[in-house]
Amino acid sequence: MDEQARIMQTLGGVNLSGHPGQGGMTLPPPHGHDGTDVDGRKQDIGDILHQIMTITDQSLDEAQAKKHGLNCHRMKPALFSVLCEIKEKTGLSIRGAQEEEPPDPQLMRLDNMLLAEGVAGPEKGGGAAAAAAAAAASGGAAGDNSIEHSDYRAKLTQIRQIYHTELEKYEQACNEFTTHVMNLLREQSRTRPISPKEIERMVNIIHRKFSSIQMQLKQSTCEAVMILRSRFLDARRKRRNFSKQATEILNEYFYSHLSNPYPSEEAKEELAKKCSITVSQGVGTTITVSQVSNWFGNKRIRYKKNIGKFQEEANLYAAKTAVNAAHAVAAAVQNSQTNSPTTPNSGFQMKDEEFQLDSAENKNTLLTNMFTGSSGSYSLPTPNTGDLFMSMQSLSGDSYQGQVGANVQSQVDTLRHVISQTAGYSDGLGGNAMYSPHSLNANGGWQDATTPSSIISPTEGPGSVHSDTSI
DNA sequence: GCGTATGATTAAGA
DNA sequence: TCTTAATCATACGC
Repeated sequence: MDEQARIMQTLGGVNLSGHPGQGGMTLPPPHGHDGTDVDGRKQDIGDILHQIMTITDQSLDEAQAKKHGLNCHRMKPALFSVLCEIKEKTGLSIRGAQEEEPPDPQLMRLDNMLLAEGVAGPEKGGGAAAAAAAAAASGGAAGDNSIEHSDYRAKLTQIRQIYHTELEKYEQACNEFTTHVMNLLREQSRTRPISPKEIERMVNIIHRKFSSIQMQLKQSTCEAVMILRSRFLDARRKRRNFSKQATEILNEYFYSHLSNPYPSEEAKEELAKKCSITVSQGVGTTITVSQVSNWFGNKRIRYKKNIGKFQEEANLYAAKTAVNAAHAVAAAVQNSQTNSPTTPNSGFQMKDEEFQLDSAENKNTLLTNMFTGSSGSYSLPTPNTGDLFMSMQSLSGDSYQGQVGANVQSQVDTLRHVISQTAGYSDGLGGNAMYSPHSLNANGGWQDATTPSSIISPTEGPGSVHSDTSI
């Protein structure tokens, strides 16, 4: 019972006489000078305090009964007044310690970040905005990769949901606990002086405790978002090779538009679409316009840097384009003949077998022969010959305006004539270009490489992409 | 493991 | 805003 003794001592130092106008003190003034009354009252107060101090040792029912008894005790108002006075004294120090704290900068940072990431704040568009921001921050290439974006958004939504669920739980628990404490304090205020300010102060303390728990939640959420974001960015940065078909499509376009390998926006879109159709780079991955742009950017610079290295490739694709074109022309001619049985054969007839080249070497040889004339009997049946010729010219590095060029050109003219007699020809991506044979100029720039053309040949069907020019 | 190929990123410039 | 040139980082083939 040391505590009780201490309180008794404290009470002994308090002016128990009091004044009716101050603190509601109702204790009557002491009588006489012998202090007998005072001692008696002190004894009463001692009893009350003893009961209060032992109240927790009782059972609930006993305590309840004792509490009722205390409330009805004749000395209770006096004790209440004394406690008020003590409170008045100690309250100052509490008030001094209870200064308004500035907002925690770390908490503010966490809040701002959660808001920026779309975890906190309004749900609509938050995740998408964050995903877009993340994409923009890491360059444009993956900016339109909707699949990865949706994946990112889905995971962000998941984090958001968990965060809000936990937040609600915390808030609920906080409110419940606050209500409980407030009720307790109100109840206690019947026996001891508790001002509304003190209740408010206690509520603030509870809220602070809970907000520190909330901060941990916010911190964990931020960490989760950071991990997700880094994974998302890493995944986008992770390089995956395009499929063979996609590379072929891009190469075909590049080498058939060597005079101006700057596909227009529409052409890029078409190429992206075509590549995506034929490409399966893992589950649901497609080639985007940005990737097409990257590819052409890389290709141009690497081609320019080392033309010699790309010569074989150029030959390959040139031959391939020639073969494709030949197929198309043959088909067109056949079609023309079928449609007009009376039309005489224009002297341009070839069998498919002639173009059944089974290896790159054969194609290469064929192409070389086409330009050197060593094969002799080979006609050049391609509407794309201009670019092919240009590519050979640029690849060889020599001025190529001699007999070979003339031969080829005359063959091209003949071919154009044939084609013009038939239905409009288009092979889609394989350029059907009549062009001026330009390529890299002395400065290393692409001659005639004007603003990327967006001309769509009128002869091109919906499946075709783009052509530098048209026949 | 190493060299090369290749898609992506970045800074500078027009 | 697009391109170039340089560079990074990873895939791929040997």
